[in-house]
Amino acid sequence: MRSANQEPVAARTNASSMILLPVRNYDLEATLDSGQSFRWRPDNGSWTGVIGRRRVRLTGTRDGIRAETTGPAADWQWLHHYLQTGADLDAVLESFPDDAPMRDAVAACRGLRILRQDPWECLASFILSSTKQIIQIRQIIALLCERFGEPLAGSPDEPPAFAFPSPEKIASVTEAGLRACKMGFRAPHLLAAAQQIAGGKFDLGRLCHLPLEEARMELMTLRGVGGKIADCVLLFAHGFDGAFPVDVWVERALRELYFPRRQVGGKRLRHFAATHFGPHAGYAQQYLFHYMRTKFTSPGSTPNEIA
DNA sequence: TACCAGGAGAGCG
DNA sequence: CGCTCTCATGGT
Repeated sequence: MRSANQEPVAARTNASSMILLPVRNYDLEATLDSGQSFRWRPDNGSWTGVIGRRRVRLTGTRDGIRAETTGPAADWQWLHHYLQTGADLDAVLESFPDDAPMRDAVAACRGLRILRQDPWECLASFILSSTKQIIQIRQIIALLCERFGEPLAGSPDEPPAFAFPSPEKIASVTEAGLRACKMGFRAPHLLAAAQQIAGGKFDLGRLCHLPLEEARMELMTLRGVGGKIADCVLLFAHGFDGAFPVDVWVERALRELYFPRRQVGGKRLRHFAATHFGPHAGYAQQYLFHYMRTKFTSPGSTPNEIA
């Protein structure tokens, strides 16, 4: 990826660092705004967000991605890792089943990627996602970070930014404090997960060394974590490309695109999802999700209106 | 006002 | 298994 003629060009001032990531076929908007991360917001043609303890601004350019971050950056491995710039997207797309629904979904958002997020932030975010719209999930997480996350350094003209609060921090907060972030009945779930992780009774880092099914069962022992949320965490944070989260959008996509006007049981649908999409099924899922969401979300429509 | 949101969990037949 | 209900909150 780093042949001599495309070595990234980095620059640095005392206030911030900048780099150009040479990557082809990377749709920044589709990737950052497709419901896998909830911390990015559009900003004058760029995207601003927080990765770990860094403020980050990303801009799509003709040759790749321009990235800026506050403070010095000795290396950018953390950013390559988060954005998965080294992933072979062509090989992933090649592995998809050659049928009309997948071709349409890929054509609708070519360049959509899957990020590699921090496991705790991802788990916490998806515990909070249950029966919420994406815009509301963003609001809850923003409140959570403002109240309990560490403030991040930045120049005075920038709006304040906060790190995602650690499990230890969340574990030290009361349920009422969490409910004040508008997360409702999800508060005790988040609190219990934070306490288990902070107390060393649940090891998130161990999951990536387990087979997919075992890691999934392990996650599902947490209260508030069912199959769908477990799959999201495994796919978006642990690198399990085979994890296939099925939510209302994807279930609708499967029914309408693959089984039009046919009654299909949930069991058969899950079996189909688990066998039809190949080794990178999780990517296929994200393409279907984004395809359905962009196709029917103009403006204000909801999935239940589509039928 | 009524209905629903990238669900999970529990109760029931 | 499949269905139904509840959970909390904000938006349409």
